[in-house]
Amino acid sequence: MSNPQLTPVSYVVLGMVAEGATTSYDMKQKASRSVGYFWNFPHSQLYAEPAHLVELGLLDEEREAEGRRRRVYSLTPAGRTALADWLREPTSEQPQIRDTGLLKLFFGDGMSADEIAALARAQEETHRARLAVYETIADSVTSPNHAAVVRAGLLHERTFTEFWREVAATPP
Amino acid sequence: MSNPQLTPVSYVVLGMVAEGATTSYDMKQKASRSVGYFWNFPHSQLYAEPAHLVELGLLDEEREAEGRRRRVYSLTPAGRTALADWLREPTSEQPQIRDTGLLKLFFGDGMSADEIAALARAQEETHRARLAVYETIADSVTSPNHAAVVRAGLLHERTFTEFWREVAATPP
DNA sequence: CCTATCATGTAATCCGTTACATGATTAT
DNA sequence: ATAATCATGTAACGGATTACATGATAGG
Repeated sequence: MSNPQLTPVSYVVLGMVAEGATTSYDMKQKASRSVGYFWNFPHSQLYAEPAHLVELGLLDEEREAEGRRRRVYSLTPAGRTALADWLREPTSEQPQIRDTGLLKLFFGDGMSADEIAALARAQEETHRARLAVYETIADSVTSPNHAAVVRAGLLHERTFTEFWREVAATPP
Repeated sequence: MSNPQLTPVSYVVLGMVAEGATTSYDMKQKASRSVGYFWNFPHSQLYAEPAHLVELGLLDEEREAEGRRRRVYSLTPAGRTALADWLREPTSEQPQIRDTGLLKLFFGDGMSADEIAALARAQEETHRARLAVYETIADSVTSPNHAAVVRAGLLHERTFTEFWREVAATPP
């Protein structure tokens, strides 16, 4: 039974806690080098969302007695079940690309060939940079599932680097 | 000079009006067969956002005297300028993939090989279906810019169809 | 003429972002 | 010691989604 109150970020939190993250800052660090590359969000959500999940009984919260008095989270049995159910349940939402560059190209009738080429070069550079990041982290990834997602990222960035290169070479 | 109050959807509206859409329903129809494939949003935004743009002086609104009394929108000079400025201004935001399937794969340590294969087959099917859509509309597209974006969509869907096919064949 | 669906919106809610704020730790 | 930055939040706002609602048009 999936809970309609849970958003993708809810499951990102549950997933990271399941992987061993215990504090919000911990999740922030972990996300910034992994899942954050393809599903980005501000760090404030990593403080707000665990509180929500505690309310729902999916996380336990303990407070450090000393020092920073951090909130330390752990999965409850219900939380573990919610994560497992979500993983197995078929996904209905269509994958979305949110790419401002593509949006500009789409509505670019008012641009000259030079301006389109400039846009394309900038986009190519963006994708090339991200590609380099993925190539760097590809080696340090241990989990096979994480590796598979990095591979998806590599393929994606290669596809779009090449796409924009072609657009830059021969503006539509 | 870019207006910080304008969101991507604002420019989608401005762009569609520039392309000749005049009413919210018109935009809805147009979007559902084009830009909506890679930047989706509910139709209610196509009723709310034009009102906002009228307030900002970027759209003109006229009301039909008869029948449905639809609101008919057109670009003001300021609106045309805002769109043109946005097109030329370099994009800063990183492109994002929002793909629940990838998220599940990423956190899929709790899944068996069979379950991962099932997820992969479902995702492959989703991408294959979308690929078929793009192949169908590729012919009917007239604008070269729209054609380029459809091509990006084709490349993207081919990449991910193949990716998930491999995952289904050999789960990580 | 009646019904189904098309077309056109409004309202409420909530998620996500932005901005702000401040206590703890580390470096110099 | 002091400054810098790391770490940990909170508050407010607004955009986006969901749900609701109802008037027009077309098909039978």
